[in-house]
Amino acid sequence: MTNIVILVGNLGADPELRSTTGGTDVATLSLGTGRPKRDSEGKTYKDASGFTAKDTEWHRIICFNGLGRIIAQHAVKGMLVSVRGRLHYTRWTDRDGVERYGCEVIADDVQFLSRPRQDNGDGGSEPQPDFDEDVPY
Amino acid sequence: MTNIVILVGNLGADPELRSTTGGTDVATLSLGTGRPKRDSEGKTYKDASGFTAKDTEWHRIICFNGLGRIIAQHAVKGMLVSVRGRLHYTRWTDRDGVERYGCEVIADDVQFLSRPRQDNGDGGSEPQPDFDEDVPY
Amino acid sequence: MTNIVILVGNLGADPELRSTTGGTDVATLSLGTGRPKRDSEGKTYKDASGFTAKDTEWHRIICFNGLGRIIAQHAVKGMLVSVRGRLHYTRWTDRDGVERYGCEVIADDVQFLSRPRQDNGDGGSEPQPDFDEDVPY
Amino acid sequence: MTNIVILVGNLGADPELRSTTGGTDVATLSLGTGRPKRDSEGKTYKDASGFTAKDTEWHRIICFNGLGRIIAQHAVKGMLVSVRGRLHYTRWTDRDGVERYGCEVIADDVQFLSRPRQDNGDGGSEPQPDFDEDVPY
DNA sequence: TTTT
DNA sequence: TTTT
Repeated sequence: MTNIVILVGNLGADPELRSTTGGTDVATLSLGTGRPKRDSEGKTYKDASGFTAKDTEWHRIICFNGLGRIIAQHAVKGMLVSVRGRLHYTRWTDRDGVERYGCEVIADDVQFLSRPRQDNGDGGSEPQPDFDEDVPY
Repeated sequence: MTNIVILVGNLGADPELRSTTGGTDVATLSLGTGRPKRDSEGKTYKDASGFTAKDTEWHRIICFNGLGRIIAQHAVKGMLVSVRGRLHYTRWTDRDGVERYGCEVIADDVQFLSRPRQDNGDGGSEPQPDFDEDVPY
Repeated sequence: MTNIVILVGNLGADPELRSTTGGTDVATLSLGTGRPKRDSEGKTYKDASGFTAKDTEWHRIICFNGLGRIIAQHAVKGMLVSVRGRLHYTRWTDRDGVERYGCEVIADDVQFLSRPRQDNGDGGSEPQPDFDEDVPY
Repeated sequence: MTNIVILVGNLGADPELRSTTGGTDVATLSLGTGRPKRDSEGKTYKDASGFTAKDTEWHRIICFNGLGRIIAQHAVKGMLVSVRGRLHYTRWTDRDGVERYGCEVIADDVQFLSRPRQDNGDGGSEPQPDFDEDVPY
């Protein structure tokens, strides 16, 4: 049955790549989607830095296998990405014996909508035609 | 930024309606979306009752105000419904002082795709043109 | 870039299956999605038969290869189905030399949300566990 | 019934704003969504300018009333935007008496994912906190 | 917890 | 052209 999530937002951190004991590669992304905050009259307003105040939801995105490896290789903190996936709920017992519940988006498709943020000094405003060389989607 | 969830599935229970201290009506739905289970070769298989074995995700759907009241009035356990909404994460401290996290879908639109299941003895195969009388969508 | 269509509706006709000259199987579906009509005050109203009056959009859905063959085999007029796909525009010259434009949804996923309507006399209210035998999704 | 389109892409032109005879403001957008072209082996490849070759679908997006006015005021050619809407089909007779069919996406929500492209000489890499001043979503 |  |  239909279980579809579509998100567009910025990565809050670089991806994390790990392998399961079964040898499956898994990349995890933290993706923030912002919505303007509204006052009691329903109006948006600015925060102290002059930008529209936002409520940001931080989503945990899971990318398996080939998709996970590509994401781990190309995605960086700050990038704008879009994700299509499905909701999945997890349950485990933490080290204190407390039952915990989690929620994640298992990605079926990830698209890069921006270059990586420029933290280095190279300027980097020229086209970079090699960027998506290995990205098969 | 884009944060869209689209679900189609069956309600696992009747809706629950409550009001916040601020007077907002809130209906909660439990909606199950099934996916065929697959064996190690990627094939689907049947369970003991002869139906395709499924992994079901159970989603918590929150409906505010007018939408919540309509849902509370018309939705019943077993119904097939579709939901469009957005992901929202919650955090609270439980009675043992343990920090807890939750995930819910805040509904913007809910559509009924089936009649309620017939638990009474009335047969009920005739058209029921009054059903959506109060449903404004 | 993101190009996603999600539809839930009833089939207006049985599927049509054809093969391209290149040997690709292609099934075409006609899927109707209804929206309540509204009067000048924004209210829904009933048609003569007592049901809420609706504006129906009829979508042309294209299913290739394995998906197309499954659809052609199992889908029937009247079924409730959900479709995930993408928008694709076509252009051709008709027999009068007039340039024509078309729009279709290329399906990536189709799910059956109902049994076929019972046109035969068998009643058919028993579970039919064999139905999705060959349906790999 | 569910009829949802989600698009992320770049505007191929500035928006066009008109008013209907009934006084409704209507903005029209042309939005392109690219998909990598693939060769007969399913591989992506580069075009002459060094970028991945793409098949672009050009969508006609219709924005009514307040949304239309905001779009007309803020959207510009080249911008990256995301759109949520629904599919709508039109039919009319052209000046040669030929029956014509059209397809458009009626927008319910439009989000700007980039600044306008810098065609002027102002540099413009500083944050522009006033940009979304009047944008109510 | 639902449904087929 | 479907369905409720």
